[in-house]
Amino acid sequence: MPPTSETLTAERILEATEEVLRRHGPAKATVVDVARALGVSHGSVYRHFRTKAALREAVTKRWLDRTSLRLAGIVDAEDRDPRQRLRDWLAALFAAKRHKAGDDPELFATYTVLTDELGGVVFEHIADLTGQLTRIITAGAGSGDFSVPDPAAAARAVFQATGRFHDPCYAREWTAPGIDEEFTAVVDLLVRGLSSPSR
Amino acid sequence: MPPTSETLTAERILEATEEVLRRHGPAKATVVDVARALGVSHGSVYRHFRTKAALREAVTKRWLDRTSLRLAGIVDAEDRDPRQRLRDWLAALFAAKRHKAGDDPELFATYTVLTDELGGVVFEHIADLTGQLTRIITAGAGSGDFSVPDPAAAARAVFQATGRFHDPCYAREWTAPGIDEEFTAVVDLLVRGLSSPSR
DNA sequence: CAGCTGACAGATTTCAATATCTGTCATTCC
DNA sequence: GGAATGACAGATATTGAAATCTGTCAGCTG
Repeated sequence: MPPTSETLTAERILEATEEVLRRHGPAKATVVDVARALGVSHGSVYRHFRTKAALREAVTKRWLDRTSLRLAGIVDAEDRDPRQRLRDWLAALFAAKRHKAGDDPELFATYTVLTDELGGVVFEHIADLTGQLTRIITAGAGSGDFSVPDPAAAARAVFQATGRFHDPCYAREWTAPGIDEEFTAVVDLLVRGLSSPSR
Repeated sequence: MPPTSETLTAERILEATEEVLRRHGPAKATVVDVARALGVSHGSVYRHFRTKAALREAVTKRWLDRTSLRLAGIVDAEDRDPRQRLRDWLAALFAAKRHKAGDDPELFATYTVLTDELGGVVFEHIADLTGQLTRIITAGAGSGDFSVPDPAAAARAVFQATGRFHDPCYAREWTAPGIDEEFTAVVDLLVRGLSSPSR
């Protein structure tokens, strides 16, 4: 909180921004506040981020990327069979989102507001995640575990069909009793669909 | 719009309420406005609906029930095979929601606001719809088209997995290009999952 | 001279005064 | 006497004046 007299970097600004967001919510996350938290004038922040929107975008991207990175590990665990890898990946996605929503609901709500201001960043994040899914499904198609003509299309379908377990608009239902059974039921159905041998 | 001097009934109040909502949106839908539209004093409205919330609830229920009713026809079309009936039903649900959202976006937005104020009414509506789905899936299980141990659980899974195509929180994506292909991909996957013979 | 500052114009947000609404009920009307 | 009214108290929403914020830039500072 004291104006650490290191040089002002984009990274330090992003850290301060996240801290301000955590404390005050999305409405109060003004550029002036961020500058105040860093002990600099707001003009300096504009040297690193052209607009307030760019700053919000960068901090949101950082937040989303942390999730992508966690999941990337599962994609490459090539010792497990693709069916199990798919289940693991989806379960990890659900767990990650649920944690973010549960541990710091304020910050999660904040980012939920930010994400639906910022179409582009979210679009890329989803493309990233469905890309990971595509790799798992392609592996399964190669090994004969899955029978799908178009792994990328299948990946999008799986991602969309599990939206209830990762889309922020359902966050308030993630603590409902029975949600884990619902998750398992949906995933089972999808895995069976992907595995089904007949065309 | 003149104060039709018929007696004041709950039904007439609901009609007027929907009209006011359509014209002014959810914020401006005051009891006073509804009364004004009917040419009566607002005290009279309170004779039929104990609170403003009860009025909003009743008008919302009416709106949701119109959708349920349309779909009920498909459930009982027992001449078609269950797989096709399931596809038809899901397509009809998507079409119905998409129409409501597209034809009168104002009114749809209004009801979207109302529905997430009113948990209970929506819960019942969803129970009604998954009930219809359960009947189709049960029929399919009986005929051997579907292999599911618990049709009701499968119905909930199918309903949740298709949320992207009926949940209002996705309404803005219903006009995106490629949405029909996405719908077909998800439904195909689910139908294959339900049909899969292995355990 | 590269990085920072702070004053500024125009846009946005806050806040308190004002107006409107909700829900009740004693009274009026047919 | 059953249905409707309209005045009322407390809660909620609207409004516009004042405060704050965004984004720029000429000038300071090291």
